[in-house]
Amino acid sequence: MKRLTEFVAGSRELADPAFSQAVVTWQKQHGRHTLPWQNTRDAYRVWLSEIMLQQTTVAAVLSYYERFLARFPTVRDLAAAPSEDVMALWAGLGYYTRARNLHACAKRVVAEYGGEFPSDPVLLAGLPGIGRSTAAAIAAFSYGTRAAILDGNVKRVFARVFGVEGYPGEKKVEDALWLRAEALLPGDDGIEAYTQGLMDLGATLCTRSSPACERCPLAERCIARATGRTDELPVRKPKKAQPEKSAVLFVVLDGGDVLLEQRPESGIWGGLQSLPEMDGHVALDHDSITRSDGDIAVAAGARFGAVEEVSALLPLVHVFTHYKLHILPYVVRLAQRGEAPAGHQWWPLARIDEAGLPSPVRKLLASLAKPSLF
DNA sequence: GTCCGGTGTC
DNA sequence: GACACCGGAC
Repeated sequence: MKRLTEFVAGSRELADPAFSQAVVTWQKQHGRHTLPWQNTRDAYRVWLSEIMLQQTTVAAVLSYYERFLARFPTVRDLAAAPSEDVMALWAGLGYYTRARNLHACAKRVVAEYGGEFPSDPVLLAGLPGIGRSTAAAIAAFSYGTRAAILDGNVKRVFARVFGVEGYPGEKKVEDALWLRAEALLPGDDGIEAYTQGLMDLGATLCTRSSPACERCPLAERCIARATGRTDELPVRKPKKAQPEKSAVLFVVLDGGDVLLEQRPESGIWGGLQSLPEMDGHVALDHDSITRSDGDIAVAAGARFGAVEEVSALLPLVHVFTHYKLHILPYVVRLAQRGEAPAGHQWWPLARIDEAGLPSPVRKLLASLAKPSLF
């Protein structure tokens, strides 16, 4: 179990009563007050909304929330429901682990807490689907518990106002943000308006792009605003260089036919046909392949018949979401075709559109029709 | 197309 | 600490 100090710690140097006061005052005047899960202290409703609002916008949640509540008015109703019903009602919201955790959580609240959500954020955070931030939000809205939230919106507000450098996904940066979140909590009063105010600021004014600083109650104390860096804070996730891989592909030709190979069901281009590869592996480390060894290509081509001529084509690059693939194509013209190896078949070039090929392979074969390019 | 995100898991 | 989850914002 997490230690209590983790939730109530903070730092005197970071304390600033005027901060929470500004947020609370703004929330009462300009914040959101009429969302369906507001104006209630029913922890079940608060919890349901907070889980739905993880990774999901208010607009998307509204109709789902109403339907859930209509079908499952209390946590006992939800706990007693078949999981298929819960999943069916969640369908379309995404992140289906949330739905499974939601159901499991409802069952535990009934079994372990008599159907009443605990008011202690530490206990709440021990329930499935409820982390530190969500626990604090539920406790604050349902029970007025003085606890700090730190979701993506709040991270953005803090990073900008206080000029917090570094990517918030990094542990030391996140720890620093939690320290501020704890230190900036209001005193004994106003935790609900303060918590809601931080959420509202992040969602409506302090947006990722084009923040409405002119309407922000924190503008005069905002470091990002003062230094013109709202578009640089919070620091974006560093994107790691995408790996580069290579594949030697053979365009094995016999008259008007090309040899195709069925790819495995899983992995890239799963279930499609493609061109035969060297070693039967696409995606070798880019550095491990050079184009210098046409001999290998000749030898590899011999797998398919009597080789008449081998020529290298210009390499092409295909970009996937997670890596860059350099395709090194060789044309292998056969004097006489051998028996097609298992998983291979000869295909008339004239009907190549019907073969079900990945687009870079399709382009490669199409380019053969324009020899002027080579 | 790219970026983003609470929690759970590895 | 890295990643998966999945849909929305841009």
